[in-house]
Amino acid sequence: MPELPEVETIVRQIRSGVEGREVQEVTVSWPSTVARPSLENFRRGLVGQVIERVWRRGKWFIFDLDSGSHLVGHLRMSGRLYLSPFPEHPYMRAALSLDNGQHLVFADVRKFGRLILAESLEEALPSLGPDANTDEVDGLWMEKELRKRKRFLKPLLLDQSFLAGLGNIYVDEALHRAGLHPLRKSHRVPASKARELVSAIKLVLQEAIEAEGSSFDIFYRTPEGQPGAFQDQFQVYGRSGKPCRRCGRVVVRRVVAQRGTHICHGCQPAPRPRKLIVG
DNA sequence: CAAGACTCCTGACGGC
DNA sequence: TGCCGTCAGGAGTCTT
Repeated sequence: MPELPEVETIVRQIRSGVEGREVQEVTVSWPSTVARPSLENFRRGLVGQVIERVWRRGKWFIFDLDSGSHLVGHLRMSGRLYLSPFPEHPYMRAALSLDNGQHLVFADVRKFGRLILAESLEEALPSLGPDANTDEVDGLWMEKELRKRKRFLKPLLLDQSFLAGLGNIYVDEALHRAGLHPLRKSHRVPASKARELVSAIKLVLQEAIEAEGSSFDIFYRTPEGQPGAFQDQFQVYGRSGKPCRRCGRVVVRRVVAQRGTHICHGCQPAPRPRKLIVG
């Protein structure tokens, strides 16, 4: 599933072909891809607009339009976004035809991906947390924010209103590198470990961006159609039953918060169960 | 506030 | 060989 590094890779790749271009035509072949507004207003708000800037926040890609509105989108599980001379793809759900003859194709096998056109980012992405790959997120920030909540680390790090950009893969990888068990409670993580967690998150993200993302299954490809390379550097994700690359202990898979979760009990000691003290 | 259930979808995969 | 049931998974929404 595309996470922050995969979206970053896509944004970098399409940026030069999209910025400064005018949208001439909008094609939507799976209507529920457009979350809002109505299909009619979606088209009306896009045709004739110049795309001024392409960027991303968390896993969302964002196109700033000259009207001041924003086209934002999420690839979810199986979405792809790329430029093509043809507005065609077996799983194409929507496409923007540009004034340079190129078509920005949004393809998505599982149809979970979404596009939103909104007048402000606040309206498009309410309650999206800070991007995991910015300086705003540092050791102090993590220490403070973890202490505010009493949640398991895994679902908390997956929560995009807490921190934007991490998905199942990079949460497992970051927790492993920080030596933190997914079921540790956020408020019980010591300050030193909070700082280690931030370092681990940033390291994993930057390494993955350098490798142009991960291709853990058939879906994700770089914009040139090549698989990413970062999956070769996974320490625990998808390695259940295999030895941990750091300590050699067998990696275990269990379900945490409805997500397949990969844990090395050598590197990530289970939280000590709290005893109920009576009397 | 926290956390689980449910929903949307389809290809992959296991079983027979 | 081929059919069929089961499953994964991001995020919004609803329920406990």
